[in-house]
Amino acid sequence: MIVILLYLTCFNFNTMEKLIHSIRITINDKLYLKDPESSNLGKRIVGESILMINDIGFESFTFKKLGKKIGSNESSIYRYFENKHKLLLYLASWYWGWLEYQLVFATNNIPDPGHKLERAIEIMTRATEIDLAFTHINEVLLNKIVINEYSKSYLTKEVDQENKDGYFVIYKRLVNRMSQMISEVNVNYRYPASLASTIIEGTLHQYFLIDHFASLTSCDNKNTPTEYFKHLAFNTLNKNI
Amino acid sequence: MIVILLYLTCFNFNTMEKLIHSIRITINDKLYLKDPESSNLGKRIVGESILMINDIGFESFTFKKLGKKIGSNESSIYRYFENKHKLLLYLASWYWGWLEYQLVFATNNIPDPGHKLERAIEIMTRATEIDLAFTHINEVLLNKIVINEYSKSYLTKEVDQENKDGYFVIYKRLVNRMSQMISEVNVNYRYPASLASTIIEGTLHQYFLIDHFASLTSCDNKNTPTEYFKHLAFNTLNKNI
DNA sequence: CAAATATAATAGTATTACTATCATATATAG
DNA sequence: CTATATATGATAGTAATACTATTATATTTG
Repeated sequence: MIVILLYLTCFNFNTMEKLIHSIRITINDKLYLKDPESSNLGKRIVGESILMINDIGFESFTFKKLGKKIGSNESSIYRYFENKHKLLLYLASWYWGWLEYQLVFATNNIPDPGHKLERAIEIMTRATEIDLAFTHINEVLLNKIVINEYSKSYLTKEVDQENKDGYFVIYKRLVNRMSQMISEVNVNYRYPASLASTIIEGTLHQYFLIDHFASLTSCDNKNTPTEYFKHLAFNTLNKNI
Repeated sequence: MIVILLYLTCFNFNTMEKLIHSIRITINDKLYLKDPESSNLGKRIVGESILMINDIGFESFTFKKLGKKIGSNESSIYRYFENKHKLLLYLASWYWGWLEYQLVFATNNIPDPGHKLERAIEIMTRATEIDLAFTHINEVLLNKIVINEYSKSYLTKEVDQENKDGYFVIYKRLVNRMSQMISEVNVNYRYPASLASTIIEGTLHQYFLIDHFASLTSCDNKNTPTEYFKHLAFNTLNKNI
């Protein structure tokens, strides 16, 4: 019995590992000049830029500083990314793609729309934890970057052109998935897309407020954004969980 | 009869004019070196910066360009504002102060908490219109700046220090007013501050989406953000309007 | 009219966000 | 095993930005 259990555990572990390591988040290839996943240097650029942007903020972050930190050269980094704006878009796309994967995985087999939406809100609003499947990326810090910097990636004069070029597809797909799930709970609700975008963007904002403007939020360790948004969504949709 | 009516109209117009022109939006004096309201040049700096930021975006906006536009000198603008970041904080404070004034004015004498909150949401979410009381400021364009640039004023590494220095007091007071009105409608609701910040920040976001990511919002000319947020708030609070 | 104050003009600095060129290291193909 | 392609590193250079400093000239005020 013990042997079988151990065997199964071992089997599950290995298959899970293989499955996990075969997952790749696909990002619009216009966002980079050379795929950073294709080399060690590329992975270090991505991995260390997350630490550095988190550390000094996107405004102070430069390719020169990053080069120094990873023992490489400014000019080498420019061979991967045109500029730091595109690197930010790349990081954000990765983050939203990673979240999307979790969303789809977690809600896939839930038949009841109410339960499905509940689970979806939990995934989208929970505190981020490290994912061992991606060793070069610190998801916790990446989440912080998205909270602190994501708006800057679309609050630009170039947003419409970049939107046309598909720089925000993953994010848009994610909001649309949420929107659909909302409609499945209440077909008559007139604002599914707005509620979806409010939850996703609002989650980032509430986490920011917890850290910097505690008086502007009712959320903290006890009252989580998850509870807030679940209450908000289901009361708005006139459905009890 | 006609004479009296005309007289009353005239009287009301004059008193209203006086009242209106005696209103000043008070802004933290650490945000400027010299009060821009105190001179013609100061007003031109504020007025034209609104047009210019709106036109080319905050990133491309510089004091040098502004100087050229208003026929003044870069160095003269630096005598009013330390840098463009503080100018943005000044403009944003002015905007939120202006909105706060309207909020207080419009909700002042409403005894019923439900009606009061409804009116408050209308004020906070409606499309901006020109206010003749402030000739040097284009409120419609300022609203657009707040939509497109406000996040950048607090998504910085200096936010905690600047918050301590009171750079965001007006905004915080506004959110707190909304929060209190929400609590008055339903004392048992556990997330009044979060709902208030969601409505105020969410309004900016929904207007941005209407302009740039129409598929991510359910709002447009017919379904207004006002209707969306009124529905959201009152259903969440389990009160019918 | 003198003195104070506001504004303008000019110059200068460190940093940023690149581009260009050339050198060297490493991988790969024949 | 070598030729060659490819990746990376080093260095230099440019225009623009975000200022600071100084001096000159208007304009206001006492």
